[in-house]
Amino acid sequence: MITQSIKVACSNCNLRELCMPLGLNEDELKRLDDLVAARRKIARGDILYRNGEKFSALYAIRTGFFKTTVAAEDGRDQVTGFQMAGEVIGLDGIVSDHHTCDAVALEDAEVCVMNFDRLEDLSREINALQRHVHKIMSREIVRENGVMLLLGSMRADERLAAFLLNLVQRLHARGFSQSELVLRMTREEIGSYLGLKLETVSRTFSKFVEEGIVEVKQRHVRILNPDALKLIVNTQNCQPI
Amino acid sequence: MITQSIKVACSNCNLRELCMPLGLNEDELKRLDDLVAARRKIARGDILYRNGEKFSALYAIRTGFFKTTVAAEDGRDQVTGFQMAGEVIGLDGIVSDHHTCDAVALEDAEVCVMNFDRLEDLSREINALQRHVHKIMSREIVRENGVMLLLGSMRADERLAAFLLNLVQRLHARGFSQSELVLRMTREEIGSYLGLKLETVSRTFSKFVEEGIVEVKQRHVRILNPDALKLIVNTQNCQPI
DNA sequence: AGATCAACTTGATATTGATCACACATCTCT
DNA sequence: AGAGATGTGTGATCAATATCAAGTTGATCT
Repeated sequence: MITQSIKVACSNCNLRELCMPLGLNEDELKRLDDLVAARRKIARGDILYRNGEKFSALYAIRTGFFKTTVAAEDGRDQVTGFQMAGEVIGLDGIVSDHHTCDAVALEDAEVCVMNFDRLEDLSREINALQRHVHKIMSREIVRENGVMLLLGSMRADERLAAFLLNLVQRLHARGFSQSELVLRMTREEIGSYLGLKLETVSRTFSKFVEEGIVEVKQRHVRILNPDALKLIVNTQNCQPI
Repeated sequence: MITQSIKVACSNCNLRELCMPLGLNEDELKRLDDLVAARRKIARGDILYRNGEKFSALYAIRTGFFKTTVAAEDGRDQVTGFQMAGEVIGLDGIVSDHHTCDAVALEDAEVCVMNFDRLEDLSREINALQRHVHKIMSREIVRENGVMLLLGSMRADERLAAFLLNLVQRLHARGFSQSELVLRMTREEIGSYLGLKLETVSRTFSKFVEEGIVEVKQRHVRILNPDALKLIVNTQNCQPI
């Protein structure tokens, strides 16, 4: 485990508004800085934490891109999410004191390690932080509800359209283009997340290309017609009355 | 909204160990009693809270059985969970101050209304309560991870087997039989939860009956061979080496 | 008891996405 | 630059589940 002792403060981090509450005063910000005891670099392909490992901290992603996966007893696994800068991972470990999924870096990454005991201490003292922790967890619950809707009732093209829109929306919130993106994951990983096989993902991309909705060059995707994607997500199963 | 002002205390509730932390002292227990300001009865088919509604409280189920559903913009909806006595619902509302799913009583129910602001206040003072709230939310995240695995990579019979095992395990933890259960939901609701059509659920039940794994009389299910169900969940896709 | 309605079961057929197979592209390493 | 590994695209076929369509059971009401 490589940890950096060079302390970089939340108080002057440009991602603060993504992973930390707004409206803290001087004093509170200073105490927040102490929370992030260390940074940790994770090389592409390496694992930040894995299923069964003791839980001790949440991780705020500073740079890079992760996937989380859960495994069935028989070895199958399922991607449960893709996480990018400003997002907090590790929440699965709280309930049983052990992680229940793997977090794998899909590109070289750096995370802020937030010791959870200290986070609990601090959030008893800073109301905004307490509320923030609750919101982060609730947000994850709501996100997963959305994925359940996707997996339970959408067809392949709807799933992929929803996936692309979600990715590009999150990237845009971080200052990237709303029409261009570079996928950090393979077709197989996309498929796992969406409950599809990689061939189906590939075919669906090709279909979108044929229809002029997107341009795809390997992992580079340009969205030409976002409205078409939205239409695919929202109107697939609507019966004419 | 029917609320009962007859105060019934957590301190002598037989479900306390399910929805509240253990090991509280006398004083803490007394303060907990104040948290549950009211009980509320919900008749079968009625809605406890609905998508878009202002969030103000979490609900601990005292009696009865609920489903939660999320809706897509085009009207499709998806059951995201079935909840029973001792479980806490409403967590989805925290992030945006508004609920993002509907909670519907599948049988006459009674819930304890826990004002969330007061819960936050109290959990700043009682460490065990704070930890407990975190665990409840984390548990929900982990549960949803499991459902994602189910929806994304299991086949119809595996899904139904996993569903039955999960239900009966939770019922058993509440003192009910580990082999017999009464389903509170329709085949359609089961199907929605499992990402299947009601006909597929029905056929899969029939298949289990033929194989002697369960007995089914409408909503009454008796599990004759739980190991067979476990085997179905765990070994379906194992390739012979 | 009969009528009515909702939920359930089952059969026949259609469709979607999985599987299998293989060619091709890209990346990585030396 | 070349070789191997990894990832991607696409065709042919298959299997699982959806869809459509009755018929059946059970609950509720009068």
